[in-house]
Amino acid sequence: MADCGYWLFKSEPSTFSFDDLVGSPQSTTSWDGVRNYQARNYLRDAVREGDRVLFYHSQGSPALRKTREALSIVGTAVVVRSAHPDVTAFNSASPGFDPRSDPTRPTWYVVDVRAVARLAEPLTRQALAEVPELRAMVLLRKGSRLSVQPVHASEWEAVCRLAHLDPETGAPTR
DNA sequence: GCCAACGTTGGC
DNA sequence: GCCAACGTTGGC
Repeated sequence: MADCGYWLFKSEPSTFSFDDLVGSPQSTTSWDGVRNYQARNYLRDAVREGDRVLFYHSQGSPALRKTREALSIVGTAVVVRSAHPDVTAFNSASPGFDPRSDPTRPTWYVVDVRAVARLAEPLTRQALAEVPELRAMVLLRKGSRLSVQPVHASEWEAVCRLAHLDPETGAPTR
């Protein structure tokens, strides 16, 4: 097993979808806009280059109801750069602008992630909830709003098994 | 430091 | 659309 950490990153597909990640230069983006301190702490202090990421599509707005991939893990990614300041917090034109974040002492951080693979079929929240090994997943906790969540190695392995992914890389095995 | 009010998230 | 859960704000 690879010596790395595992995470789940949550995003509303209307804001930033797995397709958006795949379509980014080098299939890579800075995971910006996190404005929650617990999620920030994970990004800044715990997420490391080489860590594996499950990409989850949440459903904030009713317009997404019918979206096939809403409420599902839709892909995997890998962290290619550890924490550095979230510059969108310094930009008054950005929706993530936070006047209290001082460039000399930033409040908010990003990590860079690169898409690894799209799942052959989205793994729905409903399907995940039926798997005994995933009972303790942060994602499935009632009221959990964390957009950056730690994933246990055993949970990562269970998801890889369900989605026919190589647990070493998160890429498809077939 | 307490806590009520408020805003947001996100599943249903 | 509804609303429970959660985080933040601000008066005291």
